[in-house]
Amino acid sequence: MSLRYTILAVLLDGDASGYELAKRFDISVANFWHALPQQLYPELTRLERKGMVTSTTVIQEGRPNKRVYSISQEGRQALLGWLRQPSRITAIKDEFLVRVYAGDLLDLPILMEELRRTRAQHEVKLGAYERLRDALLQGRPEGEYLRTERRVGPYLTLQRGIMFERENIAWCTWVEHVLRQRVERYSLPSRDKRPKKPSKSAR
Amino acid sequence: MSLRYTILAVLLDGDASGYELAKRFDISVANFWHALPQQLYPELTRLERKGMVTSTTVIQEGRPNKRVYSISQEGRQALLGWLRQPSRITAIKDEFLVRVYAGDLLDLPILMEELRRTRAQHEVKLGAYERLRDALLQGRPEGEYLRTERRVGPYLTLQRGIMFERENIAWCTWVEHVLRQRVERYSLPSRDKRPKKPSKSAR
DNA sequence: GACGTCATGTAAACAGTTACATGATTTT
DNA sequence: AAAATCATGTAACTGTTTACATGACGTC
Repeated sequence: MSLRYTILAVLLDGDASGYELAKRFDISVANFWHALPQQLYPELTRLERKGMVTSTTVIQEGRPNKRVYSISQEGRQALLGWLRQPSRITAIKDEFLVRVYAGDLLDLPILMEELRRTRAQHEVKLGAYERLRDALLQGRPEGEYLRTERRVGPYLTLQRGIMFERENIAWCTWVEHVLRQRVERYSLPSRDKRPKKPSKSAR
Repeated sequence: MSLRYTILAVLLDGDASGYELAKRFDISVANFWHALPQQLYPELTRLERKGMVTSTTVIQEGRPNKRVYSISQEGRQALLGWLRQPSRITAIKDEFLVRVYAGDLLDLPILMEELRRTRAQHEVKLGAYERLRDALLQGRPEGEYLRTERRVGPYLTLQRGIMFERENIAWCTWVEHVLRQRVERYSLPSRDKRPKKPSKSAR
């Protein structure tokens, strides 16, 4: 059900066609919601049948015509009604963590390589989110932005995404470190009976 | 498809009936995977048909008999094959963030109350994970545990869950703070007529 | 000539949630 | 007496992903 209201929420930022909405999903809410274009088209049709959005066909030259949707007053009311309801708590759902959980079975080089790959992907995402944040702030300091801007929802949620990606990177780095130390133990079997200094707990 | 392999991964920790597996899901992997008992039963049947697990019926007195599953050699091989494949990157998917995104529409007291409720739920989860970590460590310092323990996957992934819950709590606290400051601005309306710097231009 | 963008969809497969169904035993 | 635990499932519904389908225009 949330897809419906996420669409309405994204339409708050301005009218859009299905195609444009799909792209806007990838910037504004990519960070905590994801939807494929194939999901959006039928959902927009349903929303229009229910009167929550209205559409007009925009005739274009040199490219296909498009159907542009606006949130209606009923749509705003429906969104508000949904906003007032309590949310169910989130949890991570992550294949990669399943792999690390059982990873002691796995050849270490493969796991290490996957850690590097995963970390690199999160670094790319972090970079994208940080550029987005800079675009929102437009050089203003955060404190001022948060005090004066009319809508702060997009910034607040973007910040959650930034935190999440930073934590992913930090965790991958930590796990790489832990595993590297464990390999050293095995590949240099003798020569280290020395009790190492407490070693940092990376947090 | 990942549910299948998550089940196999959890069976690495020891044999279990469907019912026991469901409970074990809520402690060992709750942190990055979730499944209802109704999903487990048919999946276990499928896994047995494919030879990845074997089962024996355990007759009990004073309570219903149960069907206890073990991971088979084929199951281990299948799991290993899956482990070697690259993972797709995770993303948060969170209804509550959708609500905060559009939250500028919402009555502030409702949003604030939801923030408190959400934070409290994450605090409960964090507490549970931290107790679990203590149970794994059994008083040993982390560094020692990570150097000497045979399987570290469960600890490493648990740590990711702890980080996630801490970040959720920190984020809720921050948003509460930001919003409280914004209300103060509105509820003390006069006393600031000073023309602010140019402020926002076009997006 | 190949690839990417613009634009909208349908169909099938897969995954997850909610509701229904049963029934004995144990704990509060 | 009510609620929770033990134990296993089926059925219906909802949501998500993958594959298929079309076709013009612009860029490398």
